[in-house]
Amino acid sequence: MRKPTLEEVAAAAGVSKMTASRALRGAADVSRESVLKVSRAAEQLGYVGNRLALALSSQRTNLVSVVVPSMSNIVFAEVLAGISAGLEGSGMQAVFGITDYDPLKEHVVIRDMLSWQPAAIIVTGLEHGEETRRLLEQAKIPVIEIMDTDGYPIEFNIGLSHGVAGEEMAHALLGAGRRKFGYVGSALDKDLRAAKRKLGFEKVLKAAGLSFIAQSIAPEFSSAALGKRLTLEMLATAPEPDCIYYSNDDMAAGGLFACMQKGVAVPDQVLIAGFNGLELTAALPVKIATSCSPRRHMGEMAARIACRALTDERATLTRRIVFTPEITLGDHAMPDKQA
Amino acid sequence: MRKPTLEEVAAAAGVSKMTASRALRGAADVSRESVLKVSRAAEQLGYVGNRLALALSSQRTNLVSVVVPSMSNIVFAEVLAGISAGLEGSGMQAVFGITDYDPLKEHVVIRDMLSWQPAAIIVTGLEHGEETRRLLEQAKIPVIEIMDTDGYPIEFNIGLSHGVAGEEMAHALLGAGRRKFGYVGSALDKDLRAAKRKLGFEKVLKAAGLSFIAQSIAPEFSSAALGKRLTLEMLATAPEPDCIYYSNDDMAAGGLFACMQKGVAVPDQVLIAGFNGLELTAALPVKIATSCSPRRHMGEMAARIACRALTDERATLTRRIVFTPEITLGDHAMPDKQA
DNA sequence: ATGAAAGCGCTAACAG
DNA sequence: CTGTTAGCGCTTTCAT
Repeated sequence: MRKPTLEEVAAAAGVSKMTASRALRGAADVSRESVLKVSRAAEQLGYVGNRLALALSSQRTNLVSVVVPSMSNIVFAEVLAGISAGLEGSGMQAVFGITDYDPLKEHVVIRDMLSWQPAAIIVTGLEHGEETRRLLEQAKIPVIEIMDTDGYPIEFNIGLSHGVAGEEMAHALLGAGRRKFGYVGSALDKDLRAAKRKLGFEKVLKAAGLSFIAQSIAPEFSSAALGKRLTLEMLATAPEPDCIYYSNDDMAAGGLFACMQKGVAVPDQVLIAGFNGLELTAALPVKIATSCSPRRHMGEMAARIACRALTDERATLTRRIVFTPEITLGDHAMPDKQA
Repeated sequence: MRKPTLEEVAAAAGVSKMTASRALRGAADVSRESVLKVSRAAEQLGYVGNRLALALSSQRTNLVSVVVPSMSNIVFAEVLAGISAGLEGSGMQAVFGITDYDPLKEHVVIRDMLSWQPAAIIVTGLEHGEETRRLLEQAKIPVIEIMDTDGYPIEFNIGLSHGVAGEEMAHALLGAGRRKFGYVGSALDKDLRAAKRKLGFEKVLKAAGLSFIAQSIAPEFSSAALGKRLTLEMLATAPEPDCIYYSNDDMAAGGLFACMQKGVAVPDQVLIAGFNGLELTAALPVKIATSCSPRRHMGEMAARIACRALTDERATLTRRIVFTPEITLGDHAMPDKQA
């Protein structure tokens, strides 16, 4: 026995397919009686509508495709949670795809997503292969690029400038009196946004006649364990920096643990700065410096734009929203008061 | 101009719809020439197949629905990453839904997922509403319940016994010489697995003639910040425990930070134990005790079972896989050597 | 190796 | 308020 179809529900209720369809969708022009008969029949048969047929027939889906580079990074999970929450109540459904930071995989994933005829698509970052970009342009649905604003968006763009984030952090740290900067990062060839932050940071250092006196960069993905390892390495070899800029908070937290273990005073001896403003940083024994990225909020906003682009005039919506990450020096603000 | 259909590609290539269909799917019985003409036409028109039509027509999808309670918890993100990886190369596509630990939402989410006619469904935990359970049973697709094995599965079940995990941890901590136990947890009404661990733990304490001498439980979801706050509260009020069992590693990490801040020696004065074996714990200044849950692996395995249940004889597959979480006392193992 | 016909389960657009 | 007629874009099945 197959799964019951609308036709079978209709038959059981003694009405036509159309009446059943209308009744189940809560259409206005259906008699109370029909609604009752139909919903009872549906209930009784355990009827679950077939969205494939619905979508094909009505030529529209409630799908919002979301493409992110990774899932093992809490940051993207939070963005997804934001999108999911932002879609709540709209009747839209998020569908997620993961690229593993691989442009080729991104192409395949986006193609696969588009084949489901989503109503809108949200992708991470502004860098896509040429063909991938064409795919998105030709899809004729709202395209929302999130997280980054340093580049040329296809249509809608919500994020922050990582170049500027790096610059501002450099300014703040210089303002806090630091001069001997180290850099600890990972997978910069894949994490383009981390690379942009580093570039912005270096730009400001250069303008101040400075540059990183030590760098430790690994090809693996970021993690507290990696940040700890690289920091231990850096601390073991002269010259010792008075401030280390990390590719993100995971790495920075590891750096903090490394310092604690080596008896290096934080922030007196070494100031530690990350990026994201992870929830974890609020709990650390020493509050490190960080720029808070509104990642959940970005997700919610992207979701909202996706919905609005389908109802309101898509052309009148703001096409670019740039967040300014708030910098906090945490406990590090105290030793050398600034401003 | 709408998006090109197979028919248009076929026309452009000068063949019939069917030949085009076969050519694009790489069927055997198509002439080299046709394949060439069709693929060129498809390329040129920017053709992207319509999976809705494909699925409706062929009566099958490549969808594997996945339902998890939360996304802001790294644990589930890792499970999803595992599922995604496990599906890689199978042609299957994961679709994620989030329940926010709400049984009503779970029902809606599962219903929505099923309406897309997935080939299989993976859900978290064994506790579902009666109607939800019926929905899953009547779906006639492989149902895989993950994370937990303490209960009655619908079909396939992959996970670990959280009750036993709690018991084992209690044994280990007793073995390490601890006697004055505190408990710090959160959202136990929602996180049923954490509640099961606590029950298991308490059972063993009771058998040893003990019980928690202090408990601090908050309704919010777990986080390092919360673990820190609750621990500070607990440390501020007598009696002081010599060991605190946390609902998970996030909370435990916060507990460690609280101790560090208060100058409480860990583990000499207070031993800290969590659950999950998060990557973070490897980097902490002091390695806390924890049970390592193979969450990514569970995801991969669930994905593999989903695939196999579609190809092999579904009835012959192992229906239950129980992982044994490995307990590590970390740096805490040293002070009182055991076994 | 290719094509024609039928139909997947549903809704849009018209009738009544 | 209800029903009928046509598809949506693809694959399946059966011819050729």
